[in-house]
Amino acid sequence: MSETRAIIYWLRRDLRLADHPGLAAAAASGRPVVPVFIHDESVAALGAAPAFRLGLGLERFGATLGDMGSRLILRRGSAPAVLQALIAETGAGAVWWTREYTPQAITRDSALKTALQQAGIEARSFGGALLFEPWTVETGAGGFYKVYTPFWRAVSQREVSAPDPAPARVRPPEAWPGSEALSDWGLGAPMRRGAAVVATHQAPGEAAALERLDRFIATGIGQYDACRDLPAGDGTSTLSDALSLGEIGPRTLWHRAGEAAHKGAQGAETFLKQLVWRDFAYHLMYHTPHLLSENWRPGWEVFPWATDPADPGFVAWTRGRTGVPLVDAAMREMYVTGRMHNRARMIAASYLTKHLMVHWKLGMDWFADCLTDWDPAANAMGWQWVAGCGPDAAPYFRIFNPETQAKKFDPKGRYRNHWIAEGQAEPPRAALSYFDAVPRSWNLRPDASYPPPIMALDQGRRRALSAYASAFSQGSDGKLA
DNA sequence: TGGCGGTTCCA
DNA sequence: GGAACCGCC
Repeated sequence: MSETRAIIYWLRRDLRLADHPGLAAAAASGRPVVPVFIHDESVAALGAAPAFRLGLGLERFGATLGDMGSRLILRRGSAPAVLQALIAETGAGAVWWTREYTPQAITRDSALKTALQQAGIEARSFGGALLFEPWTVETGAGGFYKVYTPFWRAVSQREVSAPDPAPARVRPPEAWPGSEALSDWGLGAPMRRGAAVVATHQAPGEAAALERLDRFIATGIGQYDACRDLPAGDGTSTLSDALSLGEIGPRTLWHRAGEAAHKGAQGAETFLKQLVWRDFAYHLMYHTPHLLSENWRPGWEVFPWATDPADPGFVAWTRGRTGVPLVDAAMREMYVTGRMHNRARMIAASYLTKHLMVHWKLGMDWFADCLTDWDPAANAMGWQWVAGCGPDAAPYFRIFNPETQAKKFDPKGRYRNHWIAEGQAEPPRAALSYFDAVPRSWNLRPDASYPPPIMALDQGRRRALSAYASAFSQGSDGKLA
């Protein structure tokens, strides 16, 4: 006798219908499906911007499910307790979900799987969040990759199964269990001032993400090589926030970019490499979870990072008042829009960890609070890469000079002028919006004068280099894994 | 997915 | 005098 009891489909960071193997399987089973999102500890730990963005995503995805006769049930609590209660209320016989790969999620989900199975409930997890499961990519010696280029070579020729189409129907249960109201969760309340800007810059939801992808494939990807490094332009896909919530799946991007590459689109290969960087970050996090919280390379404990959040350099950096225009523009863009251009991220991160010698974890935590596309694996990898203590890291002496970078990538100052009001007779609206978004306690005014550099660039560079030299003078040079 | 200061070599 | 290149940080 085949199973007919309902499936509880636990949604986490996979708020989409298409390219969603677990949901496709649940829909295809013909069994009733109870989609649920749980406001658990992991949601409570989100920073302001990602929480705000999650709220928008949940609203959209709930509406999408509603349009097809289903629902998104919202519950607050620890996942095992919530799921247990839902099983009791609905008589469901299964809990299915898409795998996540943070160490906390793996611990939580494997314990849950055991508990459910002991209770006679089917527990099933699916792929779909990544192109390649982390345990399926191995070096010739049977280890995991620590350098990107070999990782790329190992996976770039692989077959990636075609994305599942969106299910036409997800069978509802006979009776719906109760749901909490999204508005009661208060997601995004701290983003109230910047919120309107974020919402207008980036429409949430799967349909909007697919539209952005269509536009990017049609007109953007051909220019990607030439334009992706210009922070003032729109040369990037702007899909990172959707990707971080799973509003769009990586296989969809892989196949669409692959088709574009096949048609000879310049830049498609570069875009695919960027997409695979995301998988590489998850690969590293899976195999070495300390990537998230500690210097990935041993020996870096001795490096004299500043670790006090009250450090004046760190405070100036967070407030976009370092006196380095490209860095400040980047920090302000992020504070107002929840987004920061990729090249600007590298420059801002390099400036913080090298010129200001502030610990990458402080910078990463600030990003975690400010970025709507927040992704722990990608950010930990990126910050450690910039700081020099990460896998495949830039050698310690690779220090971005914000002025040189500005000459190369913002030659006319468009990006800097777009975000920095001080000193402009008629500042653009975006630059002014920063002063509406920041807390009053920061005491910033657009008509104040722009600050002089808090640290001379050549002095900061030399200080960082000599700190590295003395920290690693004993032979443990921090460059070896 | 660097920057810097040096040298060479040509205008 | 400056682009191009190189070795080192």
